[in-house]
Amino acid sequence: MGRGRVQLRRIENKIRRQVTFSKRRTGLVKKAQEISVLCDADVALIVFSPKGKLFEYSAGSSMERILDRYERSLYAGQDIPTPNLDSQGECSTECSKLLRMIDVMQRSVRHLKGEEVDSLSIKELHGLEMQLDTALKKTRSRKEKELKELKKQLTKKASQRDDFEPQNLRHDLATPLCAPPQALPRPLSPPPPSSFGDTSLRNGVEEVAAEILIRKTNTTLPHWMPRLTRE
Amino acid sequence: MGRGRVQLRRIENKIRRQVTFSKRRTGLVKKAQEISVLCDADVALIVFSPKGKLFEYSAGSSMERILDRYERSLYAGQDIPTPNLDSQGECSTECSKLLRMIDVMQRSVRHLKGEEVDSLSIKELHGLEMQLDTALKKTRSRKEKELKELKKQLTKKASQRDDFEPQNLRHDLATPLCAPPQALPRPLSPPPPSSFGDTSLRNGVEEVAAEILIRKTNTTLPHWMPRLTRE
DNA sequence: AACTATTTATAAGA
DNA sequence: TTCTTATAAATAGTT
Repeated sequence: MGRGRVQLRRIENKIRRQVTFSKRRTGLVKKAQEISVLCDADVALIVFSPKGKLFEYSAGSSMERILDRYERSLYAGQDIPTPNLDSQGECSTECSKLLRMIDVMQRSVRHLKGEEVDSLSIKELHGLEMQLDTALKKTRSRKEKELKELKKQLTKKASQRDDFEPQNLRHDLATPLCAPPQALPRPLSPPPPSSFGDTSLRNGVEEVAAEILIRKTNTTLPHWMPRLTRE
Repeated sequence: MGRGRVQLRRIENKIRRQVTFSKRRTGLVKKAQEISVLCDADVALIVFSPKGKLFEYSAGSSMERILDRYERSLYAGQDIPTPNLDSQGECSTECSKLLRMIDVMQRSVRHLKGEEVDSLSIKELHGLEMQLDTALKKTRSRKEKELKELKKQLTKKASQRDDFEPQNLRHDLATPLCAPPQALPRPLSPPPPSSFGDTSLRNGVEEVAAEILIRKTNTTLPHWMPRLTRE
């Protein structure tokens, strides 16, 4: 877009490079703003000039928000970058990163729990609403499925009890029911210690299932949720 | 750069918006790469589509490095608190703890997003359901409130506009909201170099106000601020 | 910083 | 999504 065809390689002439940088930086920012406005996107642009000078631009949301969201996107996924814990110098750096990561994730969790929603914009609130709605649907769907399964098992066991000895039944049934005392999702790694409740088997299938569901559930922050004290 | 003059405002047609987003995103990345190569600059570009999908691009250095550098640049001249993780033995222990914590939190986040629910027991599913339901209610409630606020502002601004000059309105409205954090300030409306009047003032009040609200950012602690645990 | 000759990006259509 | 094409927009070299 100029009088000569552009060679895609570093401009050696210092002056020309500086001028081109200035012009193109302006153009880049304009493009960023345009896509943000036209397409309703959030854009963050960070540029360091060859001399090391910082230029930043953000559109749609503040830079801070976008970077925050970016980190969340990365961390919400699967992989935790495995820190190199060998060298001591890097260790504290790694720790800082991890702390930052935890911080970001905690904010995500709080929002997903409907906490601190006051700090969210309408746009974000809408996104969160969608997210929660989806999660709720999935969870309910899964629960339904589990309940159906449970009913089936109970019916089966009940008929067995009529025909055979009831003793073993108690154990078989209790196990899946009396899941961990914790309310919320629990990291799977250590299989939850199953405690035996006093659920009576004399109850009908429906009643048992109902009791399970009705039993008081703790909806506050699970005890295993890490809390970091801050200063 | 197309068959029609571009109107710098949100494309309402969903399909067209998506197509434009895709095309312009490609263009933006190309421009970013070009300035990086031609001018030897480091560039980081983060874009969230209206649907929330993340696109990232970096040139010159890795995204991580550029963001790190960005954070350090912001801090230039100030003291960055260093984690008190001096003692060598404790450091890697500390890191391990943090890693476990992150692991746990990741599971929480996934469950709160309705993922991996198959690994949950009925009881856990129920707890999760309650949790999500609560969060959803809170979020919706908050959104309602925000929307009500928005309406109020709209009405107010509308009457103001009727009473006073529209010119001032736009300025009054625009000033507090855009103000990109630092460099590269750009007026929201495209600077009309032509001598003709700008018809973009025909934008409805709603549009303007909505933009304000969407861009409104609340100031919180910078996400990159290291937070240290204390024991 | 302004000015243009050109190249480049892209909106609309297929 | 990808291609084509008419046109708008960006910009390299110049002043």
